[in-house]
Amino acid sequence: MLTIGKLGNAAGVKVPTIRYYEQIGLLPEPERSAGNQRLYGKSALERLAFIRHSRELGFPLEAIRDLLSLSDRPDQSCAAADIIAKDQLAAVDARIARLTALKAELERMIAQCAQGTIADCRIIKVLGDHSHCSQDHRISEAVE
Amino acid sequence: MLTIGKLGNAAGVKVPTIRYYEQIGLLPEPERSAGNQRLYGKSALERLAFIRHSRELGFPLEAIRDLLSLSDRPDQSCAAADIIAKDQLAAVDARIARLTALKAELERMIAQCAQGTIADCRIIKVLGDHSHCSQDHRISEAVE
DNA sequence: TCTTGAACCTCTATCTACTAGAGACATTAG
DNA sequence: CTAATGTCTCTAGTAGATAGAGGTTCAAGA
Ligand SMILES: [Zn+2]
Ligand SMILES: [Zn+2]
Ligand SMILES: [Zn+2]
Ligand SMILES: [Zn+2]
Repeated sequence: MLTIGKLGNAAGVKVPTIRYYEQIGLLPEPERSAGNQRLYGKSALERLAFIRHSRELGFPLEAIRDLLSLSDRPDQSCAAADIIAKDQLAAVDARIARLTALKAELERMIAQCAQGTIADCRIIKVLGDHSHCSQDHRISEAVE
Repeated sequence: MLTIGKLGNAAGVKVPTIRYYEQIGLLPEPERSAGNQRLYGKSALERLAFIRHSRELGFPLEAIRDLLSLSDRPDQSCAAADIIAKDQLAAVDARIARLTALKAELERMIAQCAQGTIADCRIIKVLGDHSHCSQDHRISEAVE
Protein backbone atom coordinates (compact mmCIF):
# COMPACT_ATOMS: atom_id res chain seq x y z
CA MET A 1 0.00 0.00 0.00
CA LEU A 2 1.19 3.46 -0.89
CA THR A 3 0.81 6.69 0.99
CA ILE A 4 -0.25 9.69 -1.04
CA GLY A 5 3.32 10.93 -1.30
CA LYS A 6 4.62 7.60 -2.63
CA LEU A 7 1.75 7.42 -5.06
CA GLY A 8 2.50 10.90 -6.29
CA ASN A 9 6.16 10.03 -6.77
CA ALA A 10 5.31 6.82 -8.56
CA ALA A 11 2.88 8.49 -10.94
CA GLY A 12 4.61 11.84 -11.32
CA VAL A 13 1.68 13.76 -9.88
CA LYS A 14 1.82 16.25 -7.03
CA VAL A 15 0.09 15.41 -3.78
CA PRO A 16 -2.44 18.28 -3.83
CA THR A 17 -3.35 17.30 -7.37
CA ILE A 18 -4.19 13.77 -6.25
CA ARG A 19 -6.45 15.13 -3.53
CA TYR A 20 -8.01 17.43 -6.11
CA TYR A 21 -8.71 14.50 -8.44
CA GLU A 22 -10.37 12.69 -5.56
CA GLN A 23 -12.43 15.74 -4.73
CA ILE A 24 -13.82 16.02 -8.25
CA GLY A 25 -14.50 12.30 -8.39
CA LEU A 26 -11.82 11.36 -10.88
CA LEU A 27 -10.13 9.09 -8.36
CA PRO A 28 -12.19 6.98 -5.93
CA GLU A 29 -11.87 7.60 -2.21
CA PRO A 30 -9.09 5.34 -1.00
CA GLU A 31 -8.78 3.37 2.21
CA ARG A 32 -7.43 5.16 5.22
CA SER A 33 -4.80 4.12 7.75
CA ALA A 34 -5.51 4.04 11.47
CA GLY A 35 -4.26 7.63 11.55
CA ASN A 36 -6.64 8.70 8.76
CA GLN A 37 -4.05 8.85 6.02
CA ARG A 38 -4.87 7.77 2.51
CA LEU A 39 -3.61 4.36 1.35
CA TYR A 40 -3.54 3.37 -2.29
CA GLY A 41 -3.17 0.09 -4.11
CA LYS A 42 -1.94 -0.85 -7.54
CA SER A 43 -5.17 -0.02 -9.33
CA ALA A 44 -5.11 3.54 -8.03
CA LEU A 45 -1.59 3.90 -9.37
CA GLU A 46 -2.66 2.66 -12.78
CA ARG A 47 -5.64 4.95 -12.83
CA LEU A 48 -3.54 7.94 -11.84
CA ALA A 49 -0.90 7.12 -14.45
CA PHE A 50 -3.68 6.97 -17.04
CA ILE A 51 -4.90 10.37 -15.96
CA ARG A 52 -1.44 11.88 -16.00
CA HIS A 53 -0.59 10.58 -19.42
CA SER A 54 -3.93 11.72 -20.81
CA ARG A 55 -3.34 15.18 -19.36
CA GLU A 56 0.10 15.25 -20.97
CA LEU A 57 -1.60 14.55 -24.26
CA GLY A 58 -3.83 17.52 -23.62
CA PHE A 59 -7.14 15.79 -22.89
CA PRO A 60 -9.41 17.83 -20.63
CA LEU A 61 -10.41 16.22 -17.37
CA GLU A 62 -13.98 15.70 -18.53
CA ALA A 63 -12.75 13.71 -21.51
CA ILE A 64 -10.50 11.71 -19.21
CA ARG A 65 -13.45 10.99 -16.98
CA ASP A 66 -15.24 9.51 -19.98
CA LEU A 67 -12.18 7.56 -21.09
CA LEU A 68 -11.79 6.09 -17.63
CA SER A 69 -15.35 4.94 -17.47
CA LEU A 70 -14.93 3.39 -20.92
CA SER A 71 -11.83 1.55 -19.80
CA ASP A 72 -13.87 0.03 -16.99
CA ARG A 73 -16.00 -1.75 -19.63
CA PRO A 74 -13.49 -3.82 -21.62
CA ASP A 75 -16.09 -5.72 -23.64
CA GLN A 76 -17.68 -2.67 -25.21
CA SER A 77 -16.77 -1.23 -28.58
CA CYS A 78 -14.05 1.35 -28.49
CA ALA A 79 -15.84 3.65 -30.91
CA ALA A 80 -16.54 6.18 -28.17
CA ALA A 81 -12.88 6.29 -27.21
CA ASP A 82 -12.04 6.90 -30.83
CA ILE A 83 -14.38 9.83 -31.01
CA ILE A 84 -12.87 11.41 -27.93
CA ALA A 85 -9.36 11.01 -29.31
CA LYS A 86 -10.35 12.41 -32.68
CA ASP A 87 -11.99 15.39 -31.04
CA GLN A 88 -8.81 16.01 -29.12
CA LEU A 89 -6.79 15.78 -32.32
CA ALA A 90 -9.11 18.26 -33.99
CA ALA A 91 -8.72 20.64 -31.04
CA VAL A 92 -4.94 20.35 -31.24
CA ASP A 93 -5.02 20.98 -34.98
CA ALA A 94 -7.15 24.06 -34.49
CA ARG A 95 -4.78 25.43 -31.89
CA ILE A 96 -1.75 24.81 -34.05
CA ALA A 97 -3.41 26.61 -36.94
CA ARG A 98 -4.25 29.60 -34.80
CA LEU A 99 -0.82 29.74 -33.19
CA THR A 100 0.89 29.49 -36.54
CA ALA A 101 -1.04 32.52 -37.76
CA LEU A 102 -0.10 34.38 -34.58
CA LYS A 103 3.53 33.43 -35.00
CA ALA A 104 3.63 34.82 -38.54
CA GLU A 105 2.07 38.08 -37.41
CA LEU A 106 4.39 38.43 -34.45
CA GLU A 107 7.44 37.77 -36.60
CA ARG A 108 6.34 40.35 -39.14
CA MET A 109 5.73 42.87 -36.40
CA ILE A 110 9.09 42.29 -34.76
CA ALA A 111 10.97 42.37 -38.05
CA GLN A 112 9.52 45.78 -38.86
CA CYS A 113 10.60 47.38 -35.61
CA ALA A 114 13.47 49.73 -36.28
CA GLN A 115 14.52 50.04 -32.64
CA GLY A 116 13.67 53.69 -32.40
CA THR A 117 11.19 55.44 -30.13
CA ILE A 118 7.76 54.26 -29.10
CA ALA A 119 6.24 56.91 -31.35
CA ASP A 120 7.67 55.17 -34.41
CA CYS A 121 7.46 51.60 -33.16
CA ARG A 122 5.73 49.22 -35.54
CA ILE A 123 4.95 46.85 -32.70
CA ILE A 124 2.90 49.45 -30.89
CA LYS A 125 1.31 50.60 -34.15
CA VAL A 126 0.31 47.12 -35.26
CA LEU A 127 -1.11 46.26 -31.86
CA GLY A 128 -3.30 49.34 -32.09
CA ASP A 129 -4.74 48.51 -35.47
CA HIS A 130 -5.44 45.14 -37.03
CA SER A 131 -5.50 46.64 -40.51
CA HIS A 132 -1.70 46.64 -40.32
CA CYS A 133 -1.85 42.85 -40.14
CA SER A 134 -1.41 40.64 -43.16
CA GLN A 135 -3.47 37.70 -41.98
CA ASP A 136 -6.78 36.83 -40.48
CA HIS A 137 -5.59 35.72 -37.10
CA ARG A 138 -8.96 36.93 -35.84
CA ILE A 139 -10.75 33.79 -36.97
CA SER A 140 -11.58 31.10 -34.43
CA GLU A 141 -11.21 33.36 -31.44
CA ALA A 142 -12.77 30.69 -29.29
CA VAL A 143 -9.70 28.50 -29.29
CA GLU A 144 -6.31 28.98 -27.81
CA MET B 1 -19.55 60.04 -26.07
CA LEU B 2 -20.22 56.33 -26.16
CA THR B 3 -22.16 54.20 -23.74
CA ILE B 4 -20.57 50.93 -22.73
CA GLY B 5 -22.65 48.99 -25.22
CA LYS B 6 -21.67 51.23 -28.14
CA LEU B 7 -18.06 51.06 -27.08
CA GLY B 8 -18.22 47.28 -26.96
CA ASN B 9 -19.75 47.15 -30.41
CA ALA B 10 -17.18 49.54 -31.80
CA ALA B 11 -14.23 47.63 -30.38
CA GLY B 12 -15.61 44.10 -30.67
CA VAL B 13 -15.46 43.50 -26.92
CA LYS B 14 -18.32 42.32 -24.76
CA VAL B 15 -19.76 44.64 -22.15
CA PRO B 16 -18.87 42.53 -19.07
CA THR B 17 -15.34 42.27 -20.39
CA ILE B 18 -15.03 46.05 -20.51
CA ARG B 19 -16.18 46.30 -16.91
CA TYR B 20 -13.72 43.56 -16.03
CA TYR B 21 -10.86 45.47 -17.67
CA GLU B 22 -11.85 48.54 -15.68
CA GLN B 23 -11.94 46.51 -12.50
CA ILE B 24 -8.41 45.22 -12.95
CA GLY B 25 -7.17 48.68 -13.87
CA LEU B 26 -6.50 48.03 -17.53
CA LEU B 27 -9.02 50.68 -18.55
CA PRO B 28 -9.34 53.92 -16.56
CA GLU B 29 -12.59 54.70 -14.81
CA PRO B 30 -14.68 56.64 -17.30
CA GLU B 31 -16.97 59.59 -16.78
CA ARG B 32 -20.51 58.86 -15.73
CA SER B 33 -23.80 60.23 -16.98
CA ALA B 34 -26.32 61.87 -14.64
CA GLY B 35 -27.84 58.42 -14.23
CA ASN B 36 -24.49 56.83 -13.30
CA GLN B 37 -23.85 55.17 -16.64
CA ARG B 38 -20.35 54.94 -18.08
CA LEU B 39 -19.46 57.33 -20.89
CA TYR B 40 -16.42 56.83 -23.06
CA GLY B 41 -14.50 59.04 -25.46
CA LYS B 42 -12.29 58.33 -28.43
CA SER B 43 -9.18 57.57 -26.39
CA ALA B 44 -10.98 54.82 -24.49
CA LEU B 45 -11.99 53.28 -27.79
CA GLU B 46 -8.40 53.34 -29.02
CA ARG B 47 -7.15 51.84 -25.80
CA LEU B 48 -9.75 49.09 -25.87
CA ALA B 49 -9.00 48.30 -29.52
CA PHE B 50 -5.33 48.03 -28.58
CA ILE B 51 -6.19 45.61 -25.81
CA ARG B 52 -8.42 43.52 -28.02
CA HIS B 53 -5.91 43.23 -30.78
CA SER B 54 -3.14 42.37 -28.36
CA ARG B 55 -5.33 39.67 -26.83
CA GLU B 56 -6.02 38.29 -30.29
CA LEU B 57 -2.28 38.02 -30.75
CA GLY B 58 -2.15 36.06 -27.53
CA PHE B 59 -0.50 38.58 -25.23
CA PRO B 60 -1.43 38.07 -21.58
CA LEU B 61 -3.14 40.96 -19.86
CA GLU B 62 -0.07 41.73 -17.76
CA ALA B 63 2.01 42.13 -20.90
CA ILE B 64 -0.70 44.33 -22.37
CA ARG B 65 -0.64 46.44 -19.26
CA ASP B 66 3.08 47.01 -19.80
CA LEU B 67 2.63 47.71 -23.50
CA LEU B 68 -0.08 50.27 -22.74
CA SER B 69 2.07 52.11 -20.27
CA LEU B 70 4.89 52.12 -22.82
CA SER B 71 2.61 53.54 -25.46
CA ASP B 72 1.85 56.42 -23.12
CA ARG B 73 5.53 57.46 -23.33
CA PRO B 74 6.10 58.07 -27.05
CA ASP B 75 9.59 59.53 -26.65
CA GLN B 76 11.10 56.52 -24.96
CA SER B 77 12.99 53.78 -26.72
CA CYS B 78 10.84 50.90 -27.86
CA ALA B 79 13.33 48.28 -26.69
CA ALA B 80 11.02 47.19 -23.89
CA ALA B 81 8.15 46.69 -26.31
CA ASP B 82 10.45 44.61 -28.44
CA ILE B 83 11.32 42.37 -25.55
CA ILE B 84 7.68 41.80 -24.69
CA ALA B 85 6.87 40.92 -28.29
CA LYS B 86 9.84 38.58 -28.55
CA ASP B 87 8.86 36.86 -25.33
CA GLN B 88 5.40 36.36 -26.73
CA LEU B 89 6.84 34.94 -29.94
CA ALA B 90 8.97 32.54 -27.92
CA ALA B 91 5.91 31.44 -25.93
CA VAL B 92 3.98 30.85 -29.15
CA ASP B 93 6.87 28.87 -30.60
CA ALA B 94 7.06 26.71 -27.51
CA ARG B 95 3.35 26.00 -27.65
CA ILE B 96 3.49 25.09 -31.29
CA ALA B 97 6.35 22.70 -30.64
CA ARG B 98 4.51 21.02 -27.82
CA LEU B 99 1.24 20.80 -29.73
CA THR B 100 2.98 19.38 -32.77
CA ALA B 101 4.42 16.58 -30.66
CA LEU B 102 0.96 15.92 -29.20
CA LYS B 103 -0.56 15.87 -32.66
CA ALA B 104 1.92 13.25 -33.87
CA GLU B 105 1.24 11.06 -30.85
CA LEU B 106 -2.52 11.40 -31.17
CA GLU B 107 -2.42 10.55 -34.84
CA ARG B 108 -0.30 7.48 -34.20
CA MET B 109 -2.65 6.38 -31.46
CA ILE B 110 -5.76 6.84 -33.58
CA ALA B 111 -4.21 5.12 -36.60
CA GLN B 112 -3.46 2.03 -34.53
CA CYS B 113 -6.99 1.62 -33.25
CA ALA B 114 -8.58 -1.36 -34.96
CA GLN B 115 -12.13 -0.41 -33.98
CA GLY B 116 -12.61 -3.49 -31.81
CA THR B 117 -13.36 -3.66 -28.12
CA ILE B 118 -12.00 -1.52 -25.33
CA ALA B 119 -9.90 -4.47 -24.18
CA ASP B 120 -7.91 -4.34 -27.40
CA CYS B 121 -8.03 -0.60 -28.01
CA ARG B 122 -4.66 0.99 -28.63
CA ILE B 123 -5.98 4.37 -27.58
CA ILE B 124 -6.80 3.13 -24.11
CA LYS B 125 -3.53 1.19 -23.94
CA VAL B 126 -1.36 4.10 -24.99
CA LEU B 127 -3.10 6.45 -22.59
CA GLY B 128 -2.31 4.04 -19.78
CA ASP B 129 1.38 3.79 -20.55
CA HIS B 130 3.69 6.40 -21.97
CA SER B 131 6.22 3.75 -23.01
CA HIS B 132 3.90 3.03 -25.94
CA CYS B 133 4.63 6.54 -27.16
CA SER B 134 7.25 7.30 -29.77
CA GLN B 135 8.08 10.81 -28.69
CA ASP B 136 8.94 12.84 -25.68
CA HIS B 137 5.80 14.88 -25.49
CA ARG B 138 6.46 14.97 -21.73
CA ILE B 139 9.04 17.71 -22.02
CA SER B 140 8.07 21.28 -21.23
CA GLU B 141 5.00 20.35 -19.29
CA ALA B 142 4.72 23.88 -18.09
CA VAL B 143 3.45 25.17 -21.37
CA GLU B 144 0.28 24.53 -23.23
C1' DT C 1 -47.53 61.63 -20.74
C1' DC C 2 -47.28 56.98 -19.93
C1' DT C 3 -45.36 52.72 -20.75
C1' DT C 4 -42.73 49.15 -22.40
C1' DG C 5 -38.41 47.12 -23.47
C1' DA C 6 -33.63 47.48 -23.98
C1' DA C 7 -29.58 48.76 -21.94
C1' DC C 8 -27.34 49.74 -17.89
C1' DC C 9 -25.90 49.32 -12.73
C1' DT C 10 -23.48 46.40 -8.75
C1' DC C 11 -22.42 42.17 -6.75
C1' DT C 12 -21.59 37.43 -6.59
C1' DA C 13 -20.61 33.00 -8.51
C1' DT C 14 -18.81 29.95 -12.09
C1' DC C 15 -15.47 27.89 -15.45
C1' DT C 16 -10.38 24.81 -15.95
C1' DA C 17 -6.88 22.61 -13.60
C1' DC C 18 -4.52 23.31 -10.32
C1' DT C 19 -1.32 25.63 -6.56
C1' DA C 20 -0.35 27.74 -2.04
C1' DG C 21 -0.86 28.37 2.68
C1' DA C 22 -2.62 27.89 7.65
C1' DG C 23 -2.88 25.22 11.57
C1' DA C 24 -3.22 20.62 13.35
C1' DC C 25 -2.22 15.57 13.53
C1' DA C 26 0.69 11.21 12.12
C1' DT C 27 4.73 8.86 11.16
C1' DT C 28 9.53 7.80 11.01
C1' DA C 29 14.66 8.25 11.89
C1' DG C 30 18.07 8.91 15.07
C1' DC D 1 11.99 11.14 23.09
C1' DT D 2 12.43 14.46 19.87
C1' DA D 3 12.82 16.57 15.54
C1' DA D 4 11.78 16.45 10.89
C1' DT D 5 8.98 15.22 7.49
C1' DG D 6 4.55 13.85 5.80
C1' DT D 7 -0.23 14.15 5.96
C1' DC D 8 -4.87 16.04 7.25
C1' DT D 9 -8.82 19.61 6.21
C1' DC D 10 -10.10 23.99 4.76
C1' DT D 11 -9.80 28.27 2.37
C1' DA D 12 -8.27 31.23 -1.16
C1' DG D 13 -5.89 32.44 -5.27
C1' DT D 14 -4.34 32.06 -10.39
C1' DA D 15 -6.10 33.85 -15.94
C1' DG D 16 -9.58 35.76 -18.39
C1' DA D 17 -13.40 36.14 -18.65
C1' DT D 18 -18.82 34.67 -18.54
C1' DA D 19 -23.45 34.30 -16.36
C1' DG D 20 -27.04 35.52 -13.39
C1' DA D 21 -29.79 38.10 -9.69
C1' DG D 22 -32.13 42.05 -8.62
C1' DG D 23 -32.52 46.80 -9.46
C1' DT D 24 -32.15 51.51 -12.23
C1' DT D 25 -32.07 54.46 -16.41
C1' DC D 26 -32.94 55.57 -20.95
C1' DA D 27 -35.22 56.01 -25.58
C1' DA D 28 -39.13 55.40 -28.37
C1' DG D 29 -43.88 54.60 -29.47
C1' DA D 30 -49.04 55.18 -28.34
ZN1 LIG E 1 9.83 49.10 -31.91
ZN1 LIG F 1 -4.23 41.73 -36.47
ZN1 LIG G 1 -9.84 1.59 -30.25
ZN1 LIG H 1 3.31 9.43 -23.98
